[in-house]
Amino acid sequence: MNEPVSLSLARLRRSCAECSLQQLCLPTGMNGEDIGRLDLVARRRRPLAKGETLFRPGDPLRAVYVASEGSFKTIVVNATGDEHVLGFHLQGELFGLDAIGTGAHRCEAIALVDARVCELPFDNLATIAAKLPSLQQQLLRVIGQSANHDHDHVEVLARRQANERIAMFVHGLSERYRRIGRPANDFHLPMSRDEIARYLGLVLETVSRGFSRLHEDGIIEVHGRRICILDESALLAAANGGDGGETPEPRKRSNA
Amino acid sequence: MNEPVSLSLARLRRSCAECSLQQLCLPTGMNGEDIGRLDLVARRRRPLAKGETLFRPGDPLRAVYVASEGSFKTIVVNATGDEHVLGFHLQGELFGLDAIGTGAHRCEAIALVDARVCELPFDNLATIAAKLPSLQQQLLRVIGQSANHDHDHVEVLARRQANERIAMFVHGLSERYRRIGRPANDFHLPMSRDEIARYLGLVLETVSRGFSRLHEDGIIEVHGRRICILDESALLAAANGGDGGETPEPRKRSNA
DNA sequence: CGTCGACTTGACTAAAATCAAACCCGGTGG
DNA sequence: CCACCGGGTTTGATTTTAGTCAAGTCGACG
Repeated sequence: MNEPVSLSLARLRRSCAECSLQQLCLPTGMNGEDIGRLDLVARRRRPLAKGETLFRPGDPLRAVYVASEGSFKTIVVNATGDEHVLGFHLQGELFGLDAIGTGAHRCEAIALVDARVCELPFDNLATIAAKLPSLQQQLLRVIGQSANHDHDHVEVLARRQANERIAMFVHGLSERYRRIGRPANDFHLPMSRDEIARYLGLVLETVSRGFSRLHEDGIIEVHGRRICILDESALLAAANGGDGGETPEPRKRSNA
Repeated sequence: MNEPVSLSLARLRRSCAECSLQQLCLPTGMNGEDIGRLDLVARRRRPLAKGETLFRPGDPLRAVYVASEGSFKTIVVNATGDEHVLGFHLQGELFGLDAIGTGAHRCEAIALVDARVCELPFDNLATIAAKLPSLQQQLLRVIGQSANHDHDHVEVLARRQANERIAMFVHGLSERYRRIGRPANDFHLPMSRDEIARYLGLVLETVSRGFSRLHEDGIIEVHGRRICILDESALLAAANGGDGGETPEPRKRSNA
């Protein structure tokens, strides 16, 4: 608590670099004093085994999380026991914001592989954000970005064909791997076909056929969960309806 | 500026009551001083004609809005000119939060009928929220609720059959009308079949058939955009797959 | 080497989109 | 007053898409 700010700062920078949460931990224009205060946000790492649950619906909002190692899925299970995947969270990505509205989580977060999270206790975060405009700004930005993701997800589910959804999914993952400094054209999927299907609103057979189709078309190489992207622009084209058949006269804006 | 707090307070209470934004303007436990500060959030009303645009993609985040009269839709138009409806915003409901992530709006907001909005300039809001924990709390809560709506929307689009989506939509609207003190079992839809379809990820014919089906089953009365709910519990049942055919063995949770 | 789970592939079916035609209703103008 | 638009809506017939059911195949691991 009484350590000099410089020390905290150095420690924070190191651990945040590992943790990849540049968005929140190392906001631009944050000065030493501010970072010193950020130190008050207790941070500890917790390991989880593959399949282990980090939080479940109804759990009170204690913290938001960053996948510091490994990856996670967030799911909702409806009354009929049917599971839907809301999102996948790769290394360095923030999740757990869903509880902000009600104070309790609405979905369940599960480790896809052996993993590790960095916790940011939310009450500390909120308290400090109140004193620290730049952090408040960052917090709102991060929340907003997560909402943007949801909007994109909605748009995909509402309008895109199965093969487009799959191409978009692969392309999107590729971009995210690039962002965290991993090979963007050769990676391993941390999730099953079934989980991809439940994320894209399809069934697993359709996802499998989609991958096969992309393979046949020479766009990607598939060996189980190992994906190599051979033709990035063709992938992007496929994601926008550019497969085999010609664009079938898109539905125009309503004029109600 | 130098008016006694009590006056501001009275004025605010009156205008907020009209505006129905209880969530943000009249948060529980806000004292007189706090409300006095809230007064600094400039608020003015703006009328819009049916079909008029309030903000469009790329517009900088200036304010968040409450539909103080009439209703709105928010849409995104993709590269092919295809329109998707992200949400409908009835009287008293807050919208425009989509710009928080990037500082610029990503969607377009259009008045469905002649309408009026209450603007809450965002920088003021953020500044004051920083000084006023209870408002910060409310702001986060409202944002979170909007994210929750998106999650629900995603789940509907991913998993529900056309008829279920339509029943859920009608039921959801009914609840929202109840909340704002309007008849919940007899109301007028402010949007066209086409707009409903674009919200639910269907085509207008499918929506029309869905309404007809609910009518045939004696669950609702339909005359164009006028809807009467005859059997609320049957509507809820239809929204959960309880129509004609028996539940076809729901897809269980993945065990990957 | 055999087993199990994840994945792929094929044949068939159900659901919703598409195409196309009528219908209803409020508004306009003869 | 009534005929005639025209948009939004309903309804029908047909096609397309993805889901379902059912075998297989592949690969990891004991």
